[in-house]
Amino acid sequence: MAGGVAKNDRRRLAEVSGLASDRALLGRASTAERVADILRDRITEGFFPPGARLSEESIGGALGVSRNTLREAFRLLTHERLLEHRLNRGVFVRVVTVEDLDDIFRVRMIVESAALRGLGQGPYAPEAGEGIEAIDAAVQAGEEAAAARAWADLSTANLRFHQAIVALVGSPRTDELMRGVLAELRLVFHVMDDPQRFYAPYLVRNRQIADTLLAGDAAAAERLLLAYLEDSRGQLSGAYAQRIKEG
Amino acid sequence: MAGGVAKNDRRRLAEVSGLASDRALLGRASTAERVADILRDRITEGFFPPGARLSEESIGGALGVSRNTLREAFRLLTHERLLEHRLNRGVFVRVVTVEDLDDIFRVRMIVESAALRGLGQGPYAPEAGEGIEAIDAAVQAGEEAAAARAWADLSTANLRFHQAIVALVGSPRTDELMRGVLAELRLVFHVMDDPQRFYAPYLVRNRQIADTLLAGDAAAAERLLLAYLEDSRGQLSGAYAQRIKEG
DNA sequence: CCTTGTGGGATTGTTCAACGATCCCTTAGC
DNA sequence: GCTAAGGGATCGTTGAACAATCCCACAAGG
Repeated sequence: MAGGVAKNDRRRLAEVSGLASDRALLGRASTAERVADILRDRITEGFFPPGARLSEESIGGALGVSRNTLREAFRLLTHERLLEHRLNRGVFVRVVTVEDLDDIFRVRMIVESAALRGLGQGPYAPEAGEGIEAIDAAVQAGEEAAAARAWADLSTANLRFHQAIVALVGSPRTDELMRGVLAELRLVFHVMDDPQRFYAPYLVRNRQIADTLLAGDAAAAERLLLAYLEDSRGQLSGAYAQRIKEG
Repeated sequence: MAGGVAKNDRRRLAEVSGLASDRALLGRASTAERVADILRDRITEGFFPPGARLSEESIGGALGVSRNTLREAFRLLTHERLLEHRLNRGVFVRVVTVEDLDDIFRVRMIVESAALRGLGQGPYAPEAGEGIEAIDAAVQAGEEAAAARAWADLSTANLRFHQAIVALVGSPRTDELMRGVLAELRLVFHVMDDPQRFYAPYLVRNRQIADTLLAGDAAAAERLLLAYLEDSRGQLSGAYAQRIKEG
């Protein structure tokens, strides 16, 4: 940091540099949270599959943290619905039920359609052009990933597309709700054999929605999105129910 | 338990007896959760006002639980947004900002209007008549509380009214979202001098909305509700901002 | 064969004491 | 008046300990 600058100048400097995103890596340094970050990554990438039991002793030993600290991390992830805590039995990677899956889509329909309707748009909402730009960028990233057959990138691009839609609302609580719901959805995909299959057909529909938004017809985009979600829910729910029944 | 009944019979017996609600009192007995229940009551009743610091040592000593257990309870309440955790500084009863208040109403508008629009109604949704009946009952309870000048009852009746509206969706996640948001709203009222003032004028509008629903015109009810929320937001937000500025 | 007890072994639930790390406030210095 | 160093309080994390609970296997009884 520069030596003799005044307080206000220094603060402005930090803002301009766009370091706000990096602060998360510094200030938020609690060990339990860092452990939770690690475990969250492992879960969402499928290393710990749904239903797997996370033993306090083995995980704690492997990560070199005490049981108390590990339990705090478990508690964090339990509240994110990624882990499930059964009393006196330990924590398990959550197994999403078919009812949960339906509920997830119900929430998505409510939130995403509200976002396109521009309901309750708040002061944090991005400029209209800026927000739609982010949506378009997510679609484009998906198209590039599909062309390169980078399926993992395609799935993250798809999630980002829907997150960008919700971001139109400019509501921290809504953003967090959506983040949690999409994280749950990842658990579902880890149970399926062939997750990519579910993303690819919807890429063209993402494009259509983004173009409709760019054209300024939000009402039409909302209708397309709701149809999209209903189709997606039906297909995913059916396949998931069958997959659950099998094993 | 009965001696020689077969497994299936016993299960049916338990279901019929309606003991499912009591199980919560038995199974969910973790010390941390019980501590959290106690603290949650104290916070929502205003014993711990917003901004108050909850020392690990003093609270833990008073309740006779160890610091580790207490910290788990703190984390539970932090996730409910009732407490705020600042690293190395302890936990504080959350002070809702004016921006938070606006965001809370933004979420409410999205969720409550979606509920009346019947969007994404799921399998847990109550029968149409049953759900509206609960809404009507909440309004009625509010009217009786107002007549008896039981202001505390009036406020809970009002919250129950909105919760009943959201319950129309039949979505566990949406219900939980609403519960959290309304709990946050309670924190706001504890900062105000005269909370009742904000509920009373809206009682007649609750009645109007319930009657419109009973008449079967959900679209009109949605418009009324959105206007209600917008008015409520404006009034509450203004008064709260001033109250915060004062002290 | 099915159900009902009864152990043992493993894991979690909870508490405690201790030490290092961090923050806030005060004091000293320029 | 502002910056820098020090002290005290509190939090963060650990390791160990013991009780409570669950799971599994095995034996006893109908």
